[in-house]
Amino acid sequence: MSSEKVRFAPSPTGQLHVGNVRTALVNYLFARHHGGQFMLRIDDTDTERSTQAFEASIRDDILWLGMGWDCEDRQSNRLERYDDALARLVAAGRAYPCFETAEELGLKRKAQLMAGKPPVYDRAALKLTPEQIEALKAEGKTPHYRFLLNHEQVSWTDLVRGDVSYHMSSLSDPVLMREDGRVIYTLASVVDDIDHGITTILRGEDHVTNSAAQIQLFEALGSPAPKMGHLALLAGMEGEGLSKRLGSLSIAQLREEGIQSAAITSLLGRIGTSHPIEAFADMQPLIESFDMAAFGRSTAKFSHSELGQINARLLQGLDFDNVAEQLLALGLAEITPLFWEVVKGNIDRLEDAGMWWQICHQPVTPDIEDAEFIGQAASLISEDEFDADSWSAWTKAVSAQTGAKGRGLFMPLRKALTGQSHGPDMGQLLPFIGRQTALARLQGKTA
RNA sequence: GUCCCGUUCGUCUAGUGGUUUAGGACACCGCCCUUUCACGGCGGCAACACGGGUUCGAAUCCCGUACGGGAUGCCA
Repeated sequence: MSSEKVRFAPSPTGQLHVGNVRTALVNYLFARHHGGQFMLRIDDTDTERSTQAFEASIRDDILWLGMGWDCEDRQSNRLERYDDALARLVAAGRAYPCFETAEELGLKRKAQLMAGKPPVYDRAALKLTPEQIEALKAEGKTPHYRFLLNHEQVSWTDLVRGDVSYHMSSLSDPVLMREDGRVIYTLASVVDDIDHGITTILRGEDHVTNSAAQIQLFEALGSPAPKMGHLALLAGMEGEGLSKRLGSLSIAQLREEGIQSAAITSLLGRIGTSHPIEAFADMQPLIESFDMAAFGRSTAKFSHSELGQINARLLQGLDFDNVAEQLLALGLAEITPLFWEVVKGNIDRLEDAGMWWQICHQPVTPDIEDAEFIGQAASLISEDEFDADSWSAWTKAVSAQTGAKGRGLFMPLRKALTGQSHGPDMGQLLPFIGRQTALARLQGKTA
């Protein structure tokens, strides 16, 4: 049992998406691989955007994906801890009150940008005397607080990126507490990580500047910073940032499309690593093979079609019992265990099973190119209702009479009977179509 | 604008100066298997962003350019 403890800290301001889940999964796999703990932390300090509904859907998705957590907490429960921490920082001279309004700051930033200067906070509030501060407070103004950065080089050995170093002079002193007394993520996250005993922080590359500043925060609060790893972000197939098109990549949506959770974990657990992407029915192989050193430093492209392929692979290996509930949820209650066995090898998504059911039981327009050939075939069809041997006996007869064989024999029949050029084994499918329907389709009728 | 970072087959990557005719996996194509589909087996196609330098020798080191991503919030 190692003492590793990691956390996934979503903010309930939206649905879980592919990028989020990758971060969650890497933390989960890291914890399980090392026999450590995986914590769920709800970062709900942005009360304007956080909702209960989003939190519920996030929990739902994480559980559906099989990432059970060992413990949890939420930032809204820990407000006094953040106040404490801020007071300590103020006392130590590492946090200071500021009275600029958001508008003023925005204007200042714009002016700096126009002058070709980096938009870094000028620390004007640092020059305020205690008397001036008291006077402003007496006027009824309430301050927000900033962390006083040490303008020096911050370096760390990143679990993904190796040696990283950042000079803090190009950063603004981060705001820790809002004017209305609500804490900002920068502080809350560090206080939580300290209190919760987080040993390793694994998050996206978009947090590197945060990390640099937060390392100083950890130290200012008297705790060594945890180990850190910043994963390269995921991009869409065109290389565009994934965050710009989250809608189509939410887990909820993927789930609705009939993607298996194992397909998602298989892809996201291996994408951007040097390990091959394989379809794993459960997480065990992912946990065992997990290795931080396998992660690359460049952005990987997430492919929806690759996810589909993995999903198809996974479906092929599933028994009816594994999918019965899902079929029901898809409104495909009519599908029998036998039918599932017949079609599972030829579907990409679960709902395709329903498509094949329809092909067998609902009118289909036959695809007939050589009417004469199909006519001959129709005349040779058995008098009896179909069974497992009908296809083989029938095609033998057709072959004997017409001389057709192989692809030339089977493809026209497949197309005439199903309207499709690909599909499940015809011998097994035929009994589901039934003699009467088959005959009608061979005569070119939509039946 | 400024600061980080990245760029090897279509995709994910191996590669840390000579062992490389740049390796693997997925995709794709072909063949085999199967009297059809799929699975499986075998094989094939296919890449070091560009330009300078350092060196006997560079995908590997240095500089620059281009392209891409991230950050620059009283969001997380």
